[in-house]
Amino acid sequence: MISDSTTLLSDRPPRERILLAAHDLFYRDGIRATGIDKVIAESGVTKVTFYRYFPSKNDLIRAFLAYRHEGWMAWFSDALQRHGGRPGGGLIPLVATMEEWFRKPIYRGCAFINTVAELGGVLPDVVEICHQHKQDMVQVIAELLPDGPNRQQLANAAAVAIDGAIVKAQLEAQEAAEKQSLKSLETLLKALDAFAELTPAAKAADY
Amino acid sequence: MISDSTTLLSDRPPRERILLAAHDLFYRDGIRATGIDKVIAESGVTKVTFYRYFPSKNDLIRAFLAYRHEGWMAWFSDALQRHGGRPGGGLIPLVATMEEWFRKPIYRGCAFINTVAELGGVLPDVVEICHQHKQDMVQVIAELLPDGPNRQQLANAAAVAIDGAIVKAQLEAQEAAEKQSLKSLETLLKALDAFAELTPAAKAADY
DNA sequence: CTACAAGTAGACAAATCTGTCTACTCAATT
DNA sequence: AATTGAGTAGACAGATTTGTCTACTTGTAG
Repeated sequence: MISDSTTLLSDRPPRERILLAAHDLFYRDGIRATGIDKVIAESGVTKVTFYRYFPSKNDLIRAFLAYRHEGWMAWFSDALQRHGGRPGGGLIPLVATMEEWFRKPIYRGCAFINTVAELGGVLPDVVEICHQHKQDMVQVIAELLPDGPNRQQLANAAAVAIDGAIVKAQLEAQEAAEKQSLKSLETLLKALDAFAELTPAAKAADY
Repeated sequence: MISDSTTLLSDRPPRERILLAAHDLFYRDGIRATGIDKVIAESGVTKVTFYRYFPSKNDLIRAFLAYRHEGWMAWFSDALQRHGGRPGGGLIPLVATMEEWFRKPIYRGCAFINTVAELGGVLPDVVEICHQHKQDMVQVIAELLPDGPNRQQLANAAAVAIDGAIVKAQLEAQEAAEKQSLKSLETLLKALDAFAELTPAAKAADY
């Protein structure tokens, strides 16, 4: 989902090594909990090199979010297809897609939600970046739904259900094989799919 | 929702003043972004007094979460009733309840979700505290639903929808009068209510 | 009146964090 | 062969953070 491991980490260009290290540390421990020095040590570059590419920590944070966005969206589209998602085919493949994510050993929720939670009150532009990320996610979801006047609205609702499930999965014990979050997500998406199958015109009046 | 303003802030016992100040700062700016010194300055006590009540910042964090839990749950139950929530009466009053919250000028999402996002990777016990908070929320929601074998499951799903809406509202521009998050939440809850009205036995088999 | 518990005011220590600076190495290009 | 750009290694500055310590004041209970 993030790194393609065709080359050794140590052979890669410094900027990428820094970004890789920052990604892992920021995602796992949080951004403020991660000092620049730790990123530098982990990526195996020196301070001069680091500050050549990222003049300040805030620059690194923004680059981290862009990097994560690209990687996650690519994984999301791919996983959705692998789990049977196709245009107009309904929302249910989202459940298996999320399950694949939630079960990763390093899962700790959505990096964007986490970043807004951590820095949104103090670094307001991350809120807009995160909002953009979520809107891109909604567009991918919308393609699963049949065309019609309430497609965007249903895609938005599905995205809300997914964000709720992401957060719930973050709270459930790592070991819990039976993730309640997935059951809840399935319930919500089935209910939405049932709505979408009604004649679009009839539903559009209400929602 | 949090403070009953019968007495002046400056007259209140030190522990409460500290907790009040910590709450406002932690919620608005984040926990790691808020230094102990700022809490001390804002609450108008001294370091000795502060450390008498809270031997470490982590103790303050835990106390903050307990304080927030109590205050928020009381507000939630009350607001739900004021907006027409009653036992078995359905989930729709949750929309107006959330709207009341989302429109508060100081709204910055759920303090528990935010805290887990910020500290969950480094202070694991906050994850359990947050999980407990959400389970208490689910119990309040469950009372809105008709009794039946799938009541807990539907209440869980409704809670997931709410958490998703909480996060989405956090990303939407403060000024946006038309909160998309509320429309999405309404769509999801109406779909769930439609499910709940079917004979419980018939639905229980599937979910 | 006195003893004590709890508060004020603020200096201080130790660690940590971001960011800068110097001095050196190495490889590629001209 | 000389120059230059990018990297290494690591000291250092300045701010900030958590937490401790000393010295003084005040209200209350015995």
